[in-house]
Amino acid sequence: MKSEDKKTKRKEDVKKTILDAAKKLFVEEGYQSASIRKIAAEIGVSPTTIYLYYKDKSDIAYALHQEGFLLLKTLFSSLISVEDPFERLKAIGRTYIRFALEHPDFYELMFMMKEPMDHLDSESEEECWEEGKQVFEFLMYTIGECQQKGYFEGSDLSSTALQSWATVHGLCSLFISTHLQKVGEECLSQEDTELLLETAFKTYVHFLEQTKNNHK
Amino acid sequence: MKSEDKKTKRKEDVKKTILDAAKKLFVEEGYQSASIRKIAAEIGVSPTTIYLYYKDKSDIAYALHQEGFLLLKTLFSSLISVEDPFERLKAIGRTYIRFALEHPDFYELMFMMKEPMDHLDSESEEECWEEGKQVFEFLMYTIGECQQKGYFEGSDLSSTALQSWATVHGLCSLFISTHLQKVGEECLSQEDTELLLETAFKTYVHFLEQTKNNHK
DNA sequence: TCAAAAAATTAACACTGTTAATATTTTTAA
DNA sequence: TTAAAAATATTAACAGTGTTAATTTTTTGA
Repeated sequence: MKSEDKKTKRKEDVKKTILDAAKKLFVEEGYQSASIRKIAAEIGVSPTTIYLYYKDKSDIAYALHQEGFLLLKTLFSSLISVEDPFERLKAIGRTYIRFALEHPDFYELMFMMKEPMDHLDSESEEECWEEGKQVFEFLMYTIGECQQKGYFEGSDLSSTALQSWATVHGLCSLFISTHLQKVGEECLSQEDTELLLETAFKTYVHFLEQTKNNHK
Repeated sequence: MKSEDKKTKRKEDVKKTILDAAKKLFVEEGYQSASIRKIAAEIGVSPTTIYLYYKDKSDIAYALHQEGFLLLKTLFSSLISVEDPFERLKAIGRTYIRFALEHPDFYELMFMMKEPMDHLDSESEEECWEEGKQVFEFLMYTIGECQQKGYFEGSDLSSTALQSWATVHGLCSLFISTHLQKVGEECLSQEDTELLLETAFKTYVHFLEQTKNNHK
């Protein structure tokens, strides 16, 4: 019915309003500090109203997590045009790193925190991690094409994808958790942490290049 | 003076008692859940007493962080006997992974959380990250020896060390944040996450082997 | 023994997520 | 149009958090 649709639409609008307020506070002062009460105050409703639209705080965390993946997928979508698979793989890595550096809060929510993940488990109907799935499958597809060009010989697709994701994620998460800064200061006398990250990534790419079988 | 020593010794004893209680709760139910009040109740003192021995909760977090590094260093110390540097490098990786899987809470505190790191910054006299430094330098030393045997040619020491740390850390942190589980279920139809981690590590080692210049 | 110093406590502040009970507003049907 | 029903929002409260100021208890040294 028409009125039914209108109702659910309005409900969706309120959900969006709440999420926007949550996002604003989240980006400005981090997840922990974006409390239910602050979100409510931001849009001028009582704290309990939030619970009429979101099950709990981790539900909001998951919604933001999804927004983050939407953004990352947008960034990745322009890389489909890169024809050479190894060039595309490098571009995926660079884009991923740029995303982490420009949106550290989102990165934390998407790849470092347990909370939005817990929400997925508790969800009825086993709602799957569609967003993450798509991103990972794009990586796997690209690596598969690289293999056909002679890269990563003798290694299976999933391990290679997992391993390359882990490498770049490792660098990004060490950056965000400030561990990279500390190692830079204490061990490497290098304060420019972004450069450190960049260089380590290049070293990794160099290793990958050496896996190429040139007879193919 | 003797009485002075006794006094500071007793003070240290109480600090240790508090830390042990904190560690117990921390290992049993995680950092967030190990509240000041619970720690105090555990040893039968009032919550405010804790603040006479530790500046704040992040101070306790840092003390536990140090305990974790002590344990990791103990595990690493037995690897000095491994003569072949590449074998030693592999052993370091395996030991690191085993540590992460067996002590996920400590791993989180040591390598994933910002809180203990913040404490280092706020510390007067710029107390340096000695524990982490030692571990990283052991890695660098080993990689340096690998280079002399023809591995990692054309890559500088610090980038290679950083990159290999990031790879293994990436795998461990994705395991702990449950992201690896989700990718295993959704994309790879592989529920055995530890096996997934293991295999990805082996793939990485295989890549490293291919960097060897056999003419040396 | 008694004053000074040290150590521990109680009470309180300002928060947090979350729920039950209540009130208000909107929608539906007579 | 108006009364009942449904949806929506609110207040009050619970049980917890880290942390500090003021106060009391205990220990120490002369």
